[in-house]
Amino acid sequence: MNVTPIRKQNKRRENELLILQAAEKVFAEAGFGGATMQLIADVADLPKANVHYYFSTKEALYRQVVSNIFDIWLKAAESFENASGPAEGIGAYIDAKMEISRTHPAGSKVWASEVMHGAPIIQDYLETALADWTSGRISVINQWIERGLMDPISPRHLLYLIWSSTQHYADFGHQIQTLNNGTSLTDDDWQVAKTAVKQIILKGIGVMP
Amino acid sequence: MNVTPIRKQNKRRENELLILQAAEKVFAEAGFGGATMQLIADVADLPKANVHYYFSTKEALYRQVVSNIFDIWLKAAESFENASGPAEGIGAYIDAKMEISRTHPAGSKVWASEVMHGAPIIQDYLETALADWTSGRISVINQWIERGLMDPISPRHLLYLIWSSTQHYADFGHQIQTLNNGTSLTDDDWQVAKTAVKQIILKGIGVMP
DNA sequence: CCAAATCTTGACCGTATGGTCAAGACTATG
DNA sequence: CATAGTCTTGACCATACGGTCAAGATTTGG
Repeated sequence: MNVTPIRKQNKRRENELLILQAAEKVFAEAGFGGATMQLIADVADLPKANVHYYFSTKEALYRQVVSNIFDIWLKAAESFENASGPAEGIGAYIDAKMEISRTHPAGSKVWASEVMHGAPIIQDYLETALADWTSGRISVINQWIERGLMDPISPRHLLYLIWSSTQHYADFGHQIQTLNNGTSLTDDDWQVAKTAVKQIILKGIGVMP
Repeated sequence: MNVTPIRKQNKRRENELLILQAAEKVFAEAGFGGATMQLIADVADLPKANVHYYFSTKEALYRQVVSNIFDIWLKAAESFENASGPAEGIGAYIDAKMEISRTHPAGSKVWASEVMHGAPIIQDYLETALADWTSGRISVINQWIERGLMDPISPRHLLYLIWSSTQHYADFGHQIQTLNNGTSLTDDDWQVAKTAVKQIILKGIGVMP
C-alpha cells in the first residue's frame, strides 16, 4: 500500500545518502569532536543504531563525508583544464569555487575543520590526490608565465590565494553574515563578491587592464 | 631553597598564563569539542583540578583564549591607522596579518574554528568590536577610492580577501606544509608568500604598476 | 508461501568527560 | 610562629558518548 514503494536495492543507497547529508551538516556545525552520532541520527530521522548499521563507526562516516567533498572539488577544478590562458582558466576556476562556497558551504567547513586540526583522517588525500593536482596546475601556470600571458607570480601562492579567498565565503559565512547586518547574502551580494574577487586577482596577476 | 621563588601575587598570573597557552594549543589542534580539560592540564603540566581552580569551566577558559586572540588582532589592525594612502596602509596591514599567521597560528585556528561553527561563544565580539572596526575601515577605503588613490573595489570584499588570504597561512598551515614536501616554510618561503600576496592584492586594487 | 537475506530498533555496556570536593600544603603577614 | 588566605591535588560523581546486540520486522527470490 506504499505510495512510493522503496526498492530494497535502492534502500541502502537512499539511507546512506540521507545519513551522509545529515552528517555533513552536523560535522560542519559542531566539528568532528563536537558532533554526536545521536544528533546525526536525529537530523536524519533514524534511530542511532540504524546509522551504525550503515556506517560502523563515526570515523568511517566522517571519512566518507570528507571524501565526497573532495570529489566535488576535483570536479570543479576541471574548469582549469582546456583553458586557453590565465584570464579564462583562472576566471572560470574562481567562478566555480565561489559557486561551491555558495551551494556547498557545509562541505567546505568540514574540509577546513579537518585540515585545521592536522588532517588526522584524510592526510593521505593531501599527500596524493591534492599534491598531484596542485603540481599539475603549477606547471600550467608556469607555462602561462613563460609565454608572457601573466605576471611572474609564484603559482603556488596564487593557488593558495584563490583557495582562501573563495572558500572564505563558505568557511566564514557566519562572520560575513553577521557583518552584513545579520542577513544572508543576496544574489546581488554574491555577484558583487564574485566580481570583486575576480577583479582583484585577475588584475593582480596582470591579465586585466 | 627555591632558586626562583615565586611570589604569591605572581603565582596566579603565571599559572593562568600557563594554562591559557596550553589551552590555545589544545583548542587549536582539537577544536572546542575535541579538546579535553585533562589534555590541557597535561600540556600545562598541572593536575586537572588545578586547572578548574583557575578557570571554573571549559567554556570560561575557551572564552578567555578567544578574547586574547581578538585583542592581538585589534592591535595589528592599527597598522591601518595613520596611513597616508592604500599602498602604505593596506601593505602594512597585510604584512602585520601575515606576521600574526606566522607567529600565532594556534590563535588564528581557534578563531577560525569558533566562527566556522557559528560563533556560539563569541557572537557578541562579532556584532560589536569587529563590526565597528570593519565599518570604520570601510569608510577609510571609500575615501581612498573617492580621492582616486585606488580602483573602485567593494571595500568589504577587499577586507575579506585580505583576511582570508593572510589567515590561510595559519589556518591551513598543515595543508601548505604537506604541499611543501612536508617541511615547514623557511624564512625565504615566508618572504615569497608575503610578496606574492601583497603584489597580487596591491596591483589588483590599482596601487601598483 | 516459504526461507534466506536484509533492515530496524530499544535496550544495554564500558569508557571518558566536565566538574566537584574536602583534606592538606604552602605562603604572606603581623 | 601563629593564623588567615591561597593554592594543590587525588578521589570521586553524574552524565553522555560511541558502539554492541539480539530480537523482530520487512523484503527478496524461488
